[in-house]
Amino acid sequence: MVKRNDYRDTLNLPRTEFPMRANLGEMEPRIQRFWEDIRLYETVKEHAHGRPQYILHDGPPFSNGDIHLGQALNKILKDVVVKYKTMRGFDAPFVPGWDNHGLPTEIAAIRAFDIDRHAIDPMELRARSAETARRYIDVQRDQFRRLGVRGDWEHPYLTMDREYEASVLEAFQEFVARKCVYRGLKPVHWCPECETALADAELEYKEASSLSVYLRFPVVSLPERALAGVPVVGPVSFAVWTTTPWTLPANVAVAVHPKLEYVLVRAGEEHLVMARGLLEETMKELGIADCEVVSATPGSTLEGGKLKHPFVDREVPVVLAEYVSLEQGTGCVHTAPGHGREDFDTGQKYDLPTLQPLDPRGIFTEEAGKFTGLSHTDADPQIVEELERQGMLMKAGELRHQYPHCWRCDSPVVFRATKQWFVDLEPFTADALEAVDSVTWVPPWGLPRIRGMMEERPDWCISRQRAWGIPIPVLYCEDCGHELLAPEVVGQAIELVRENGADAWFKAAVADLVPDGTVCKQCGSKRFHRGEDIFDVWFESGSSHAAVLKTRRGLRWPSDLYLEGHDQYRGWFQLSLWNGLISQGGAPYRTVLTTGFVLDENGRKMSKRLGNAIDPQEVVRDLGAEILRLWVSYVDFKEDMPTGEDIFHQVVDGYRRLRNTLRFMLANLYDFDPARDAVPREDMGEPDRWVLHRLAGLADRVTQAYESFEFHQVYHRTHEFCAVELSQIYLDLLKDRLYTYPPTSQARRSAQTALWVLTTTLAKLVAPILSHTAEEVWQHLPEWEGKEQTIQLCAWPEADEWRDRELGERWERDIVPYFQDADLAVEHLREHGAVRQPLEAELALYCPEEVWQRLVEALGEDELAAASGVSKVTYGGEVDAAPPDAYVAQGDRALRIAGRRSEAAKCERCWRRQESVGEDSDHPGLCARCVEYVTR
RNA sequence: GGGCCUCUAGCUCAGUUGGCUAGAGCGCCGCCCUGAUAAGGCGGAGGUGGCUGGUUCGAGUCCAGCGGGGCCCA
Repeated sequence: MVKRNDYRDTLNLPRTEFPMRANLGEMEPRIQRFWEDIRLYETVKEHAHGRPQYILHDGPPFSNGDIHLGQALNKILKDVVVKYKTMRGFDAPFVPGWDNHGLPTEIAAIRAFDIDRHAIDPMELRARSAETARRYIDVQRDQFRRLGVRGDWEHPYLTMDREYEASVLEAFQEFVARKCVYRGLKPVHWCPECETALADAELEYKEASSLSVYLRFPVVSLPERALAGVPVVGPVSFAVWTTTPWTLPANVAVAVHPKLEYVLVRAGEEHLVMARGLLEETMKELGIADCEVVSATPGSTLEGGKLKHPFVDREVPVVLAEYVSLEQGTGCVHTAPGHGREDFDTGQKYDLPTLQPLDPRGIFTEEAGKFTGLSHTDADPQIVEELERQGMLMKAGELRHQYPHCWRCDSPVVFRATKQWFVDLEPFTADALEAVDSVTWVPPWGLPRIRGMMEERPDWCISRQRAWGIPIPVLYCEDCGHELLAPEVVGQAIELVRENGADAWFKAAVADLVPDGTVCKQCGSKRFHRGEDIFDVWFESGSSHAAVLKTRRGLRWPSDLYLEGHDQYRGWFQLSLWNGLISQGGAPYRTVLTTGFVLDENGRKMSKRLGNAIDPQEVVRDLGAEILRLWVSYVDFKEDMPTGEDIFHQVVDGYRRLRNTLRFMLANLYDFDPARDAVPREDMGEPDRWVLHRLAGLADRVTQAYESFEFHQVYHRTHEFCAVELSQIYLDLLKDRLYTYPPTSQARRSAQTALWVLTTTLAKLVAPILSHTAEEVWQHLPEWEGKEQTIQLCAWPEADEWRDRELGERWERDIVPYFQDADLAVEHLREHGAVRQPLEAELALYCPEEVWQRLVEALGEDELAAASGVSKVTYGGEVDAAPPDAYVAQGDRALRIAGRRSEAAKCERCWRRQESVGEDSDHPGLCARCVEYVTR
C-alpha cells in the first residue's frame, strides 16, 4: 500500500482550486464585486470605442414593485444579446430605463402611503408617486444587477427626468404640428374605480359574469313597405338582447342590419320582430313553443320605424348598421351612443343624441331619472325590475364571457362618452405600414400580426384624468371653454418643463403658460385656464426612442433591436412606431424580437391569484442567478416557456455537467502555459485534432444560434458536446495520457493544448449566458501573456483553424462507431461475468486488416486500448476467424470483437493489466511503460 | 366569438427541400469505478409524433377540421 501511494505521486493527477460545487450564492456576488471594482461597464465601453455600434434599446418596466420572472427573463435576454454583440466586436451599450409615471406607480404610492386620493392635494400625490418610483428604481436596479446584467446602471433613463419629460412634449409638439391631435366627445374605456379613461393597451380581458336580458321595444309605427298588408292582432315589439341593462337609460335607437332578413313572428298573444337567422335560438331561449312566422322583410325596410323606449318616455328610431350580426341576440341591437364605439358612430350618422348619464365614478347622474345616485352595477338588477314592472322583460339570465377589465385595479370597465384628447392616426397608416415592412420581425409572424393591428386601429386616446404623469400642455378659454391647442403653448411648456420638471405646469401662474398675444379662436377672450389632463403613459414610453437615443452620447437613432414580450405588439412596439413615424419620420427600430410568456409547469399562465407565480428573487437566492440565466437558454424563449421546480432542477443538473466538464479540463491545465507548452497543430495527435475539429463545428452552430436568437440551441448543443464528445469520448480516452505520461511529454502537452483551446473556447461561447461561471473559469486558468483582465473583454472565439474535414469524416466513419462497439463488447463480457470492470478485459478485433490499420493509425496501439477503456487491444485476424461467441459489431460493419479476462497482473501505477508487470526488479509492481516513465 | 402562435419520449429540445427500424441530453432503472468522487463511465426501459380525415408510392414534415394551452382583440 505504501508503495502504491508512492507511485500515485508520480502521476499528473488533476488539480484545481475551481470548486466542484458552485456555491452560487457566494460566488456570484464575489464576481459581481470584481466587475464593479474594475468598472466593467465603462471598461468595456472604452474598449469598444470606435467600433461599429449595436444599439439595443431597453423597454422600460414600471417602477412599482419587485421584478417578476418575466422581467428577469427579459433583462437576461437583453444582457445575452449585448454581451454577445460586444464579444463579436460591436460597441453595444446598454442603457436601462424605467417607466415611472402612470397608474401603476400612482396606485403603488396610494397603497404604500395609505392615501385618500380624493382628499390629497394632487401635487402631494405627485410627490409621493415620485418617491415611490425612486424607491422601486433602487429595488429593481439591485435585483437586475444581482442577475449579472451589465449596463449603465448609474445612468439609467427615467421617464420622470425633466429632460425626458421635455422630450415627450417635443414629440407631442410634432404631433400638434402635424395636426393629428384633436379633442372629442367619444365613448372610451373608462375605469370607474380609477376614474380615468383607459387606452386599449390598458385593458385586460377576463372571464366575467354578466346579465343576459331579452326585452321588448314596442312598435309605435313602421314604414309602409315593411310588413305591409299583414294583419296583426295584439301588440308588436322588437325583441332586443343586451348584457348591459344599465346602458338602457342612454338608449336612443335600435339597430338592424340592412341586408339581413327580419321576420314578424306571432308568439302567443303578441308579435315580435327579430332576425330570421336568430329566430330558432331566440325562441328556445325564451321558451316559446307556440309561434309562427307571419311575414318577412329585409332589414333595410325597417329603417325609420319608431319604437317606444321600454321604460323612459322616449321615442327611438330603428336605424341601420352593418355591424349587426347573427352571432348572438336577436339581430335587433340596443344602441346607446354614449356607451359604445360602434353605437357612437351610428349615432353620428343618424344625428342621435349622445346620452351620458354616468359620472366618473360610475354613478348615475340626474339624466338617468329614477336611477340617479345608483352605481351602474347596482342599477343593473333595478333596471331589470323596472323592465319587469313595465311588462317589457322577456327573460333575464346570466352569461359568462370575456369582458375588459382595468389592468391596474382589476375592475370591469365601462364605455363612457367623455371629452378626451385623441390622435387621429389614419393619415399616417400607409406610411406606418411601409415602415413596418422595412423592419425585421423575429419570429416572422410578428409582421402580419402588427400589420393587422395597425390597419384597424381606432384613434388613440392620449388623455388621462390622473395626477401622476406629464401634463398635456393645452389651455381652455375661461369664457367659452374652447380648447387651445397650439405649438407655441407646447413650446413654452417644453422650456418650462425642461427647466423645472413637469410639476411646473401645474404650479406656474397661468399667465406664464400663455404666450403673449394669445386669444381664444372662438370668442377672442384672453383669459385661459390650464388643462389638468396628463398623457397616457404609452405616449411617454412610446417617445423613449427619441428621448434616449437622440439625446445620449454614444447612442444612435434608430436602434438595432427592441426585445420584449409579444404582448407589446399592441403596446410599446406599436406606439413607439407611431410616435417614431410622426415625430422622427420612421420606425425607431430595425429588428423587433419577441418573447413568449412564462407559464407554470402545467403550461398555465402565471398569476398571483393562482399562486403559481415564481419569484425570481427566490430562485436567485435558492439556486443562483446562473440557474435563471441558464434557464433562459434552456427553453425556447420565442414560445411560451413552462417553468417550475422540476424544470429548474433539470437546469441545475445541466449546469453541473457544464461546470464539471470545465472543471476537469481546468484541473488538467495546472502546469500548462500556452505560450511555452502549446504543441503546434501538425504535431498533435489525431484524437486531439479530432476533438478540436468537433469544437469548430460546435462553435459554428453556437454562433449561428446567437445570431438567430436561438439561445436554447446554445445550451443544448454545448451541453451535448460536453456530455458526448468530451465526457464520454475524448476526456475518457485522455486520462491515461494525461495522468501517466511524463508531464512535459509531447503527447501530454498535445492533450493539454487541446484542453486549453477547449476550455477557453467553451468558456467564451457560454460567457454571454453563464457570465459568472465563465468569469470564474477565466480567473482559474493559468496566467499567460496577453490574457484579458476579464472574459467579457475577450473577442468571440474563432475555431475555424481547427477544422479538418478529412479527419473529421474519417473519424465519424471509422473511429467513433468503434468506441460504441468496444463499449458494447465489454458490456457483453460483463453480462457474462467474465469481468466486472473494463480494465480487467482485453479485446481481440476480427476485421479486415485495413480496418485494423485505420484504428491503429488514428489512435496508436497504446491509445487504442485507452480509448476502448480496456487494458489491451490486439488484432485477431479476418472476420471469419472470430470465435463464435464474439461480439458482432452493429450495422453492417465488418467487425467482431472477442473479449476475455486479462491474465496479466495489474500495474500499480497505470492500473492496466500488462504482461510486463514484474519484469523490472526495482519496480516489480509496474508495467514496462510505467517503469520507463518513473525512472526517466 | 375573431386574429395570431403552439402541441415530438416523464422534462427541455433536434429533426435539411415529405423517404431507411423518429434522435439527443436530463430524469428513471440496473451495473461499474473511487486517480473528475455531493463527480465519472457502461447498459436498459420509455414515443398510437394532441386528435380526426385528406393529398401522396410514402407525412412528425403538405392540406382541412376538431381539441388543449398561450397572446391579442370584440
